Amino acid sequence: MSELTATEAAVLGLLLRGGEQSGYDLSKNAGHSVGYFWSPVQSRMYATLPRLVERGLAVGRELVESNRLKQLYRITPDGKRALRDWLHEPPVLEPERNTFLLKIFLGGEAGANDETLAEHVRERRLLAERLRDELRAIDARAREETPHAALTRNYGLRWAEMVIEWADETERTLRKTAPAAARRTRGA
Amino acid sequence: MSELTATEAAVLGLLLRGGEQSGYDLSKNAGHSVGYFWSPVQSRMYATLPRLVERGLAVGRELVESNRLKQLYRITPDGKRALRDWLHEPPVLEPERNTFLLKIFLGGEAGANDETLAEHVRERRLLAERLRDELRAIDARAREETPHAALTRNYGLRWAEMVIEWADETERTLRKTAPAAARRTRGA
DNA sequence: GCTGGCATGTAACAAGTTACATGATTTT
DNA sequence: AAAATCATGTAACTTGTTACATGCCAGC
Repeated sequence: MSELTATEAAVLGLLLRGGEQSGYDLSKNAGHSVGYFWSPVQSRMYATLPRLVERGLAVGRELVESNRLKQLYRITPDGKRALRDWLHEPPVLEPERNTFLLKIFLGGEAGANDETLAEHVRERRLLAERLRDELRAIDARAREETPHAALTRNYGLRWAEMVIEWADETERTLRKTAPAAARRTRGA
Repeated sequence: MSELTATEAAVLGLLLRGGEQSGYDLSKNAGHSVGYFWSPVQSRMYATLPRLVERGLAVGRELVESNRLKQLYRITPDGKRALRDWLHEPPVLEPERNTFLLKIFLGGEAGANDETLAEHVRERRLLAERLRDELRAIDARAREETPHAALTRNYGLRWAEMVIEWADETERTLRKTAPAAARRTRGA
């Protein structure tokens, strides 16, 4: 009956993990868990929570904390059921959407500067490295909740490693064709 | 001045490659090139093309072909310039968005059936295999336009391979914890 | 006294999705 | 004769993004 959108599922998932939380908390903490796969922006969060309450998937309660009004939300049994049902439905295939690769792909025919594209690749490599290190650090702490978090973390690690390798190869290829002068930008 | 959205860039990229084309053609052919990274749905295509014309990035012309009115579009020098400029800007980091991984991640705490999750993983493995084979086939034909297409294809290949490996490991882990009975569903 | 963080939202807009409307032509 | 494909769009709706408005409190 009550089909969830991915955003709603992500919010329910956050509620499931953290217990009673405010929209502000949820937005702030999303990054460390569900946020690796789906993080609604703050305004969407505030729009989603009351709708979950309307449908009985969450309950809210007001709290006055140091003279500030706070709305705290908690998932209901119905919410848990709806989330579980959603998990069991086969995931819909999202259309590919990757502006970064689009830029590389079109670079040749559009006559882009390969040196600039190589810089883009380098930037992405950096991001992948950062993610890899972050995930490794979490792995090291390793107080495991459920095996599932480790499974997706493993996905992230493999992804990061593959991006790094690809980036190295790609950067080399792009710089080979680009004029040598620009190489100095990279500086030692 | 005329900043492009990723959708506009994708459409311009398609025009760049195929020469003069109709909205219908563009939608249909997107899959084989730019579509790996960005494919606007048909309705968006029809909305985007006139706007590109308004801004002088493309020109349209009417053609009557077998009693049917057809709008043909072509990229202009301004369009090429705008696209090239867009390629040179550092790509914006898209927020992660992966419902599939979200489902696996939440599976543990939401009390999902691991056997069902394993099926999801299996499905994704299949998709990755299909992509891998498709890209390998293109590689084999290998009448290379620019090196750039090969670079992004290489990304796709590495990605597919990593997903396959991850899926194998993940499926095994999930089935290990799941009750043996369900294994029969996979049936030989 | 000012900055930054806490806290909740609204408004305006851009982008994407799905379904529908329309009608011709080509293929089976 | 029916089904598929060509061809162009509109309408309604959902998401997501960015910017803004408001005001309190804690620490420097």
